[in-house]
Amino acid sequence: MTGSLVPARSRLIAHIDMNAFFASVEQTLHPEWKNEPIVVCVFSGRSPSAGVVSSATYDARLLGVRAGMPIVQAQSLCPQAHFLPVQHEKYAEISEQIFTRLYALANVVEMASIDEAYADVSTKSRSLDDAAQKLRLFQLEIKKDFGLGCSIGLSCNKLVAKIASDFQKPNGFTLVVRENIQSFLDPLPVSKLMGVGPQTESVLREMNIHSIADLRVQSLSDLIKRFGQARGQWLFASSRGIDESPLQPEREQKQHSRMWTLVHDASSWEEIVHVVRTHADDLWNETAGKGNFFTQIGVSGITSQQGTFSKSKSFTVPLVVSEQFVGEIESLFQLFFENPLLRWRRIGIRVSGFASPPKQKRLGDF
DNA sequence: GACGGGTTCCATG
DNA sequence: CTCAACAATGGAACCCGTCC
Repeated sequence: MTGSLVPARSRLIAHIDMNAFFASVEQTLHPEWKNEPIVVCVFSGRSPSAGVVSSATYDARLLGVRAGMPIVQAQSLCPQAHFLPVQHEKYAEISEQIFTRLYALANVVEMASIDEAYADVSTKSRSLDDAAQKLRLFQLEIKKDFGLGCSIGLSCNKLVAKIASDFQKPNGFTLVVRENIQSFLDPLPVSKLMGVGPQTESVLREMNIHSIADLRVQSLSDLIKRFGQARGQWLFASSRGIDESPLQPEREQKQHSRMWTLVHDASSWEEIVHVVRTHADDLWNETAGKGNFFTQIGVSGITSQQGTFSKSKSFTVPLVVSEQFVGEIESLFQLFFENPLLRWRRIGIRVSGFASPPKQKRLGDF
């Protein structure tokens, strides 16, 4: 019998973070460059070196190369590096192989992104030590079998496990038991909390809040006043290492989009009509074309001045005709050119509100 | 008020 | 004289109109 007086056993949650994932995968694909810096890039196509860095090996990082940095800048910091284009499909395949192995240690696994996963190892380990030992073994096996390093954090919730995996990199293993959570978090900068980005950090800085300890002494009402109900409560709990959020093993995709950089900035519809139709067709084939019908569509764009703009539209019934979809996308894009002075640099298409296929008979049934 | 639609902003990698 | 992705996704604030 389970008595209600017995507290639920606390969870054991691991966060596994692949180190310099894309660049490391490329290194395994090019063994001849084993000890040479590699920078994985998203080339925009505007000019041979236009685009940004997606991932870089640690030796390139030591020279200052960072994700999001213009490729030309990375080239000047680390001219000896190999600059390779991203191969998303390959990384996804390897990611899948690696994280599938977690099921040997965990009953629930959440792939948080292509290079990160959470694993609930509570039920498949006899003790904390047992869990830690199995995870270290996992880390060694990934290195042996894939030639890839990862850092692991182990604690009792996702929030702390994630910060722990980041604590020692690369190839780190950080265990934070319940009693140590507060002393572990307190000295860290607030930016270590997932969800605190540059904007939130600067607002907190104005409030003279730098460390998680600084955040923890704030009252709940002050935080809600400053950040709103949801974020205020979240910041309050996070500063205490409180996070009851469950792992989400099968997150279904809620939207599908595509954004691309125009080879030349555009200020008229005629300049983009062709490429828009191509991408709209592709997006249709990836969604509705495979039976995933949707009721919402949207377009977005970024101007040469980095200004953003978006337009969207909802339908009461899913779109079933690709020509109608493309037509609707086109009319949304027309709105971009009402101001002829704006020059569009990047544009994108989004579909969402996925629904089950409509019950009507197909034309071919008649 | 609740709810839905739409837009923008922020965050992550 | 110059750069800034996306084979991107998701959450939330906020504004506004409608309905009850």
